[in-house]
Amino acid sequence: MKNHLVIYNTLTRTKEKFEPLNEGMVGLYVCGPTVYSDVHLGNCRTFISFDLIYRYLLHSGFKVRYVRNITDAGHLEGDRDEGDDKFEKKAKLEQLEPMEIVQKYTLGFHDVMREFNALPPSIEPTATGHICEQIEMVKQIISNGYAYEVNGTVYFDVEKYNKEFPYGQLTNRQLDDLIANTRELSGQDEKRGRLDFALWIKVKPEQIMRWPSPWGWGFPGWHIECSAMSSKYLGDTFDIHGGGMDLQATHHTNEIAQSQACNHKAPVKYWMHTNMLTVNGVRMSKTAGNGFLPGELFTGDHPLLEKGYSPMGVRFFMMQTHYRSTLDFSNEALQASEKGYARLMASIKTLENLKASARSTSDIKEIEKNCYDAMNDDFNTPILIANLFEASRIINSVNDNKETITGEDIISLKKLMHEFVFDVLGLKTETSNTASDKALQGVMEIILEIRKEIKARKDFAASDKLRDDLSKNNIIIKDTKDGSVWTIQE
RNA sequence: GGUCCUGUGGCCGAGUGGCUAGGCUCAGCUCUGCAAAAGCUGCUACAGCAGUUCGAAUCUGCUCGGGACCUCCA
Repeated sequence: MKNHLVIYNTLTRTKEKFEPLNEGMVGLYVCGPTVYSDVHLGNCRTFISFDLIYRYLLHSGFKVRYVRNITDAGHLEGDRDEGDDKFEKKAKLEQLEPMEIVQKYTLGFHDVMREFNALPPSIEPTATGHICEQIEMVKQIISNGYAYEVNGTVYFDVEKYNKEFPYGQLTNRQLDDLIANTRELSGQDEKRGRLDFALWIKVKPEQIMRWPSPWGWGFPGWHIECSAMSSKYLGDTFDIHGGGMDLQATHHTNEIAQSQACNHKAPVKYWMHTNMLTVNGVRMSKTAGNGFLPGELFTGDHPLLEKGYSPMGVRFFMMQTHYRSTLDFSNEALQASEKGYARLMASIKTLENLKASARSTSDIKEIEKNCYDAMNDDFNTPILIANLFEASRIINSVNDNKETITGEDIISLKKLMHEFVFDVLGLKTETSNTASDKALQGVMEIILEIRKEIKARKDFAASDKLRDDLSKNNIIIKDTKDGSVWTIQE
């Protein structure tokens, strides 16, 4: 059940049987956010997808070291290897120190991840905390002959590298095609080749974020951090490297080149890429300006949003689409999955009080097998969820005395639902045990008892008024055969 | 322009050769004082054209549409 995991590997463009380099252990690296602004929902999708993958690997019994970096230096705007540093620019804008920008948006990112119930990674290294490692790596690449220095900036020599290794491997492209489609070098350009990229960049005089290096004061290029940190914590070759699809062509391609040039080893066995989140068919991105922030999503305070959506509803919405498919955002779709999610969670509650019978009319083992088959097939959460809804249907039918189930199967079902819904999909119920909640519970019991008496007298006008009044305060009463129940409407 | 992906019912979204995806919506029924919930039933789709095959949403070709990357972006 646990040993048939198949993963789609971008490198080979096929689904491959997952066999970790070290039995029972998995090294997982995911490119984290660049913390110069708030994360938008599209960013979140990637991290939520890998949270699911992390969770399922853990559930499958692997010991996982999950490294997700924080990029807090080295990202430039505009033209490649030129332009302003994003952190410095934002710092000027907000009248803060660059590291204040880093701190502010790192904390914001963590808050959002917590809202989405994403597990923290095992290690969350920062680029600025690993300048030495990056410098060492650049030195090694130079001494291996794949990089050159010009006026305090170090460039990676792509054409030379490509003579020995397939540079465009990850996107299935030939170097000639890549060169043909890249802008020409400008007259002042220091680079030898059009595709050459910076490993280390000389600072401008006004720049605050700077570090000493053998090539003078500067800062690392934006690809080298991931290579340096992944090899430091996971080794020169590790199991899974993930990130958004938009990183595939440039960032990840260059990561492979850097690591290969430095260590003479392919850095990653399985490359995994999550697809983009779109809004009305167009990719959500910072530059397109069609994104909204998680906070806006939760409150509904954005022109694109009809209402607020709970973090768990959004997480469930994302889980209903496979991670390699584009996910198109719309209010309608989000509201649809919100309802489905509520129904699924309601059935889990119902499961707690299910009555056992001598025999089962449904095959719980079969559902369990289907759930594992779905997840083992490249983390197919839509199919998993379809099966969970089947389980949910069974629970409700048993509750309605239309089907029966044995005590043993109830236990299996509870285990199944808990493990897949809470542990793997990472959903959670918003239950709390504060004093006021307990008091509310007590009060509601009293109210329901009073209403029961009113109903017994057939004073339906009074009982309906009570129900309506409670409803105005977001407390929903449902009269079932076995008495009344109440829920708080979110 | 180059490289690649994609087009599924009212909406979202799985599925890569034959077997019910699933969710939401809508309609009817059961239950019910009413409402809600829950269950059952129905709406049974694969852009178009041609081909391969006993059989195609699934493979091949063409046509049309949508998107991504090639410049920073998860």
